[in-house]
This record gives sequence, C-alpha cells and structure tokens, in this order.
Amino acid sequence: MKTAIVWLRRDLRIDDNPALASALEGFDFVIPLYVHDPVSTDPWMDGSATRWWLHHSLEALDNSLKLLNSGLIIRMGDALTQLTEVVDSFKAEAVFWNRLYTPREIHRDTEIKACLKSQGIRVETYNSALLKEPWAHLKANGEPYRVFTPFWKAYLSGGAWQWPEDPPEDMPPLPEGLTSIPLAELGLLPKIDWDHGLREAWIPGELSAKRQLRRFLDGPASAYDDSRNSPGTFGTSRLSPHLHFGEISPRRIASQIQNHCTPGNRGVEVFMKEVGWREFGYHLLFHFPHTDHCPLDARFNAFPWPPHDAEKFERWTRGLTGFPIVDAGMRELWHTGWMHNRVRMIVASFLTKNLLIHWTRGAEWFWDTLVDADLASNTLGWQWTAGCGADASPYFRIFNPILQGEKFDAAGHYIRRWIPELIQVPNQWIHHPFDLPAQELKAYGVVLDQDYPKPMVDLKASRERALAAFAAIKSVA
DNA sequence: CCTGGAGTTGTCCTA
DNA sequence: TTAGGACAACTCCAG
Repeated sequence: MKTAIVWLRRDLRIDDNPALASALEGFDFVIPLYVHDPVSTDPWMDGSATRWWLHHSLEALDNSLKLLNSGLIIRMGDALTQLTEVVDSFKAEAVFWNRLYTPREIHRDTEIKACLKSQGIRVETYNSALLKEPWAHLKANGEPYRVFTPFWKAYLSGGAWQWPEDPPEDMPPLPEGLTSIPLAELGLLPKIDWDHGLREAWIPGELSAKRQLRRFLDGPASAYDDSRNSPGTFGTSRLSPHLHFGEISPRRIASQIQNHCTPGNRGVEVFMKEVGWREFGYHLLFHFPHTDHCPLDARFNAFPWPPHDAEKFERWTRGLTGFPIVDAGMRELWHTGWMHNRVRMIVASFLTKNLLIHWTRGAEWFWDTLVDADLASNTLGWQWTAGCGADASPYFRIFNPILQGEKFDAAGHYIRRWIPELIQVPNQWIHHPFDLPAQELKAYGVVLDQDYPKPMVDLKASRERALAAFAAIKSVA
C-alpha cells in the first residue's frame, strides 16, 4: 500500500492543484497536510487579519476534502519535524507540494526537500501560484526585468502558461489511525471580538473565490478600466485575499477569461494586467530578495527620513488625519481587512510623502491588517509609492488627497460609508470640510476637532518638504 | 555597442 | 473653464 503526503501551504484549494493531482496518481492513501508553525523568526510572520482568513480558509478546505471522503490533517510545529513525523508514522513514500517564493520560504523548503530526499523519500514540487515561474521569464540578456510594461508584453507574447487542471472528483482515503489536531487549537482567531467587520465583508474559501470571479467577470469586469478607480463602487474583483491563499489560481482566472469574455475587451485586459502586476511582484521579490526591507533603488539608502514620529503614525493608522479620503481608506482597512487599490496609493503617498514616514512602517501596518497581505505585492506597492522601487512613482508625483477624492469619489459615497460623521456635508466640501467656515460646517453636524479632526498637515508645505527631501538624494550615485 | 523610445495610477501653473 | 507644459534626468529595454 502506497502513501503520499500533500503538504498544503498557500494553495488552499482542490482545483488546479498540481501537487494534489500528482498524489492522486498511483497512491492508495493520500494525506492532505497543513503544518502551522506558531513560533517563527520571520519578521513577516502572519498578521492578525491573515490569521483570521487562514482559519476560515483551512476550514473551507477541510469541508471540500470531506466531501471527497478525505479531510485536512492539521499539525502544529516546525514543518520538517512534523512532515518527518507523519512520513515515519504512515510509511509515506512521497511528499508533494506547490512552491512558495518568499526568500525565507525558499530557504526553508530547499532544506526540507534535501532532508526528506536524503531519507529516501520522493519529493516533487510544482508551480501553482503563478502563471510562470519567476526564473523562467527573463530579458533576452538573461537578466530580470525592472520595468513592468516590457515585462508584461513579453509575458503575453512569450510561451503560453500551463492550462488549469480540473479538480478531482474523488480522493483516496486517509490512512487508519491518522488524526488531526482541531483547527481551533491553532489559535488563529482573535481572542477579543474585533473581527465582525471581516465576517461581514468576506467569505474565505475556494467556493467563494470561484463565485466571486464569476460575479466579477459577468459584471464589473468589462468596465474595469474605469470602475477600478472608484472606491465608492464595487468595481474591482476583490479576489486578492483568495489569490494570496491560493483559493483560486491565476491560471484559472486566465482560463475563465478566455472562456467567458469577449476577446480584446478593454476592461478585461486591464484586469488581466493587474494579475500581471502580481506576477511582476513575485518576479521582483525573487530576483531582488532584499527588497522586502531595503529599497530596490540604492540611492534611497541616503533618503533623509526624519526620526520616526509615533504620534503622527498612529493618527494615520487610526484614520484620524483630517483628510477624508485618507481616513476613509484607513478605516476601511481596519474594519474589513482590505482597502481599495486607488485608496492604497493615496494613503501610502500621504504617509511617505506628506508625513515623511518611512515606507516600511506603512508596509508593516498593511501586513498586520490586510487579509490579502502578500510579501511580493505589498513590497512592490510600497516601494513604488515611496519612489524607490521598480517603475517607481516619479518623485514629483505626490497625491493630493483632496483632488484625488474629488476625482475618484465625486459623489462622496466612499467617504460617507466610512466616515459617518461627515454624512451631511455636501459633495462640494466632503473632501475638504476644513475649508468651510465653522458655522456653516456646524450646520452639517460637524465641529472640527470634536466630531472630526482638523487636517494634521498643511498639504502645500508638506509637499514641498518632500520634494526637498527627494532633491537631497537626486544626484547621489 | 549604440540608439531611440518609453516609463501604472499627478499636480500645479499659465495662458 | 480648460488644455498644455513643466517638473529631471535616468534607466530600462528592444532592435
């Protein structure tokens, strides 16, 4: 009797899962195993919102597997120790997994693979998270890309990626005597009840991911080139957390687009390009593994960041900056574990440029609060905004939160949803209530610094301060 | 090696 | 009111 282990990590699905598919060929028993390592030295250890999602995603995966007469086996501890324990106890001959790409995970998995192989275990790893492997798509001269447009152009015109595999219709049984620790014992759910906003906003799991993709492709996708910019509407796919946890594969997204969308549809093309940005993020993190904490552009090592101002930082995190579009975004993040992409750029620009707070602080806050926190995408986004990354935002591109609000949330829907204290302020003033005379503002139910904070910085002065800081590193080689 | 075109997402000022 | 140019030059990339 032959037994295989499928070590599941961020591929929490049965659809298009090559490691699972391999285990289903020629094994009498298959053990779907998840190992939770609560003691980790990784500075990017799972954040609170990530842990919440993970709990529910594991639960959903267990349910899917149970429908196939299998189930998810959960263990806690060091991955190699746990894998070895299960291999030995159940005489497993093979271990399969899908690859991860963060520097620390690559290091860990390489060691585990070598160790298992030295014990005579067959180990096979697969690509399930990306359309193409980060090392498989390079410039003609063999070097990695640093600019998105040529990266994506070549991605689309180069060799095709693999087509997704359909999910299995049944599974081999679990071996006798194999037990899982209860999911609740992982302690992933918050001890205090702060997660009601997450529960309202999301249904983690593979089924939900598929449903969400269909809903998006049947609806907003065809207008995505415009609708993606309106945080007050549901114009985006909201697939990021599902993608992060591997509840849906980018290959499945690409194939659904091919099967259900009109070729050449502008909105769908722009959406696919966003999937491309995710690939680009992994490409960059793989080839420049230091960039999760160091600027890709080395000139920025000399950037004159002022000493950290904890009080200002806290106002930003709590959505009390006094700029409605910034505060709405930060509150959306805190409440739902997610923020609209347009608003992510606005709040990030505000933190790094208007407040001159180091981009890594922002990245860390996002890491702890986002349900889609992803090292590759988070790093790319923050470095881009700060101006030190790939295809970086030019130094002079400093978002004006008032203008951004007026441009992308003209009707004030987004502001009113997240800042109810401004609900009566007319559209004309809702993005800058502080410009109304106090008496008039009071008629709309707002007294500044009582109901809603005064703006914490002067936009013009802080903009100039940022430009001066950029000028300081401009000519440094 | 050289060349030329291009580079996610802006803002401000001026005419 | 609106449209166009300035904001800097540099690096990236393909041919």
